[in-house]
Amino acid sequence: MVLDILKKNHLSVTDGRKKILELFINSEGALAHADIEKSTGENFDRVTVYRTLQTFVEKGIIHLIPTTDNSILYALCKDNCEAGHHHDNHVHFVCTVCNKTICLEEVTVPHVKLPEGFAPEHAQMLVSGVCGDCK
Amino acid sequence: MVLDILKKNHLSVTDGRKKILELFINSEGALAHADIEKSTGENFDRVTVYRTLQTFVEKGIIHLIPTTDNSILYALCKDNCEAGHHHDNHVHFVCTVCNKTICLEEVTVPHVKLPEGFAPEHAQMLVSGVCGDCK
DNA sequence: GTAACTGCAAAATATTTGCATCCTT
DNA sequence: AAGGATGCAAATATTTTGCAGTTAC
Repeated sequence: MVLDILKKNHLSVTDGRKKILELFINSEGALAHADIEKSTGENFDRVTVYRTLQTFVEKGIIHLIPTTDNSILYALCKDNCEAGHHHDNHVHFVCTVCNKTICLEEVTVPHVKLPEGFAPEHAQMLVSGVCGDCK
Repeated sequence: MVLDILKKNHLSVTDGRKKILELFINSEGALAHADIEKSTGENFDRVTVYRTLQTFVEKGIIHLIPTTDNSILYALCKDNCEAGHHHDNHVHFVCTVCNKTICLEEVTVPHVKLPEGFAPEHAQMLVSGVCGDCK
């Protein structure tokens, strides 16, 4: 699983990459840089985490989720990424109680009609509220 | 105009607040912290900019715009803010050419149907593409 | 006059870069 | 063996905090 993804993207298989990728696969929600640093323990250098995340984003293994605060969130999109081509056209949900952000892969972003002159290419949507677990 | 907004929100009228607020009113697009620091020249302390923006957000004079990179963008919503109550339920547009982000106040965020269990409260939408000026 | 705002200094935090070493292929 | 990845150190950037002085009301 982890190996497949790395190999498919022509990346060397290293402990750090395996561990971080597993973290994404096993995690329900999106992860911030800080989460990853914590979860991998003291095993990896902070810089390695930065570089690994950057690499994964470039390869399309994970994608960034827009947030309203100043945090950067990353999430792996199971279906899309395994297919190798990257299109995260799904809605993201932030729970205001548990504060988790998750990908709603089955909910696609609706189209909107823009004013004259605008040529839309991509749309993202972020819904906040209370998730099923927190109700 | 500027004075009205500040007074309406029970804020002391100071040079910094006036200047920063004017900047938002005269600007078409959203502004990042760095933009504001640049535009106000060397007149204001970096810390004052931070605190002013924070105050404006708390008062609902400006609102944060979600972004996919790590930047934080602020924008003033003319109609809503003058009315005093804050609801930025409009779509935001990022131009991939000029890199400006603007509020499409006339385009409201559509509703989406979420999976069982989710209780949505607020939705934001971010569309990227090419704006009218850049075509 | 008083409360609120600002500027400076400094601390805390976050991110980037260079380089030598180690690991994967 | 060669190229890429890592870890460390350090440079850079960003954000927060405390406090004294200043300004708005």
